Amino acid sequence: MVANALKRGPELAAGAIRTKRKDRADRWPELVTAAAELFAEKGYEGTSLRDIAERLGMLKGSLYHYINGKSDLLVHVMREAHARGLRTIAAQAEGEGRAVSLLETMVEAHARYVCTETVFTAGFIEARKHLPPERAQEFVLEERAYRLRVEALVARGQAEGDLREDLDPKVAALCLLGFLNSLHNWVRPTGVHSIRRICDHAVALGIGGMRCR
Amino acid sequence: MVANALKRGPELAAGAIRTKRKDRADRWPELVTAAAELFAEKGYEGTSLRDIAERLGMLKGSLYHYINGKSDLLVHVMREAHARGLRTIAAQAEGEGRAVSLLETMVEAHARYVCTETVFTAGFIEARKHLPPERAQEFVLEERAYRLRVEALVARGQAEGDLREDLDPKVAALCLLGFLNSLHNWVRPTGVHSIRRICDHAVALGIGGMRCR
DNA sequence: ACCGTTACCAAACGATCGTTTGGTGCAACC
DNA sequence: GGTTGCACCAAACGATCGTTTGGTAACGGT
Repeated sequence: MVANALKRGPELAAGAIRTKRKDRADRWPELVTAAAELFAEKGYEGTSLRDIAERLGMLKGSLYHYINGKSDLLVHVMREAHARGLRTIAAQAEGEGRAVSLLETMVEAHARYVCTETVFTAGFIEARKHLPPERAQEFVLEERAYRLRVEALVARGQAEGDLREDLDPKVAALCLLGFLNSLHNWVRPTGVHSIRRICDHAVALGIGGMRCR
Repeated sequence: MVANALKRGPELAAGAIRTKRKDRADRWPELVTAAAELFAEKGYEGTSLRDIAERLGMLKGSLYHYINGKSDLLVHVMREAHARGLRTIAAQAEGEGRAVSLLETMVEAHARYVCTETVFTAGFIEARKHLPPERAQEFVLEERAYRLRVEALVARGQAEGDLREDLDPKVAALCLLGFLNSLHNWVRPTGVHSIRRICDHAVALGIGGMRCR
């Protein structure tokens, strides 16, 4: 390749305020966030590396300084989502007390996360859908553990006499989690309904139907 | 459109080893179905016209005999989904009786449709997401009307003393519909849980939480 | 038996995709 | 103050995208 060495235009944008050069520690979260936002907005395949790079003020080729390929972004969006959401929510399920009240705490935490971080949640769900099965292995255990925990709480709630015995804990858990993860589709953090009130509804509607009458 | 009044060729069924050349009336539903399936499977942007054509046994360029562009498929998947699902479900909300029992009938019908036609539902939701706003106009009225109908049923259920008064009908309706439309993510028509039982859960969980205690 | 239409093929178009390569300026360090 | 490494640019790569064009074989109506 011919060296285009000396021909650089001396243009640096006149009185530009010179900010410090960003290093990896600054750029990396920006990269993952931009990817999550764009995946949420336009879908994974609908988002080009040029889109992502543009949002960061660089060229698409430069992204390869941080990643090995586009699908790396899927993995890292998933990891960030797990770190931010799933683990902190699951932690709420620790503690003592009746299963149904633990379940309430958990549902409230889950709903709050989904409603406040709608774009990241949407980005996560989009990433989940396009993640090749081999690269999903690192997440399936954790996600299944979370689902099984909800299932177990439902079953314990039934044993403790708080929840209807005629429901299948597994089906109920799938319904509940599917419901919670659907909130991001219409909830807007700046919308007319307060997050607080929406979460109250989520708890009431998500768990109320399981209660004994 | 021209009336295809006096119909069919004289020799339809004779032996028929030789399959007749497919005409527009045969091909068109195949096209829309193939598009819906592939959109459900790989997403809109992840599906190429070559994918769709291949499933029909033709070349991608040939699709332009039926459509003017890729986005036409979004519209027609939506139309078919509305025709199959939304309208027949909404019809269940007619009739008399207490609001809550109408609501039950409606939820059951909605759940049943989503659970039996999972791929078409997924294709519809994918299409909905990528439909440009101008082309969505033809659907927004109908969809809003459906949502408002649910909302009104909830409000009437409250007035009739069957449903909790402390719930916002609008938020409750959005939660309920979001929940129902999320079922396709995990329900498999051939799965271990019968559709019948899943729909029972959907009704119990979807409406039970709204009931007065 | 002809004729026009229909359903599709075959081949190309420019645009854009993800990815690779080699080079460049800035900043920290000895 | 020269060296080294890092963050990023600039340009190209082949592949594939949606779309257009011109042609053709099979069919239905007369």
